[in-house]
Amino acid sequence: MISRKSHKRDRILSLLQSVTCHPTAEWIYMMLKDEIPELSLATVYRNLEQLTDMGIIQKIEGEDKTSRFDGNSAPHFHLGCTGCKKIFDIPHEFIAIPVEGIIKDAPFEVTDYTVHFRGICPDCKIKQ
Amino acid sequence: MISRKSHKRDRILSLLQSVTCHPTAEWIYMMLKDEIPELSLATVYRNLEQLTDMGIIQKIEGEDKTSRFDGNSAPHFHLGCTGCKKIFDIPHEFIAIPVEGIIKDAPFEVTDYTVHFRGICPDCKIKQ
DNA sequence: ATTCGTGCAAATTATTTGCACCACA
DNA sequence: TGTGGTGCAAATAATTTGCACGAAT
Repeated sequence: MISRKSHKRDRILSLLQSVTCHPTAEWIYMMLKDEIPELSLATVYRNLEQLTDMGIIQKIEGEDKTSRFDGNSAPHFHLGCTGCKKIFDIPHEFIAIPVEGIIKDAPFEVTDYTVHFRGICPDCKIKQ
Repeated sequence: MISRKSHKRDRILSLLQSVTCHPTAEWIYMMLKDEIPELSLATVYRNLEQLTDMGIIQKIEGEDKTSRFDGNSAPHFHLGCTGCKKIFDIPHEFIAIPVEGIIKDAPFEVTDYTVHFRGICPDCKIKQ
């Protein structure tokens, strides 16, 4: 249960934290395959799950059925582009209201939230 | 492309609209199997996809990897309970701010959004 | 020494699809 | 009559898991 140090897990995490996109397990596997030829896809999945459970990274649902991962574990907003299918972070300057204020006096307890917008990203907008 | 009348689709839709929970395709299939013995799971999937494309229902991602469907197509908030794993609608009276106002002056276009809170529902809160 | 981390391949599981046939417009 | 709608079974595809072994504490 308590995780030991593992070079592969470290590399998976640092790769994920160094990119601004929201990669799939497959993508991470491909990226690291070069540097770590013995790496297996199952290990990538196992480590991503572990890191998610530890709350260090975040698993997000995209436009298709493949899971994507986010190196930033703090709640923040995503834009899923229906054009290119990529997922983008929504920069703070476009957010007018803190989401914390959305729910008030509720009989349930909110521990976490995900706000997922769907739309067209700037690049795809230009192409149209 | 233009959909004909289909008794099965009608029943799937009306079942979905008559419940407050957010069923899986499998659940809908089981519920209707009695009334319509020749019904097949593939048909349920096909119709749910069609209804989603038509914007009549909504496909939502739950706590696990199975899709759930919502007879209410208007954007609204969900609470995924980490205790019982059910998904609840969040009633309007607990919502302080319209989400439309969250994003301002953005270079992207938002057509739709999903707000998914995670937490503990009233029932599970009592049991604790 | 133990228990975790890993590779590999096989297993799972939700969902999709090809095909033949039936039904609505 | 022509194009959806449907059942069935087989195909997909992402993810998980059993097993045996190497590695970290």
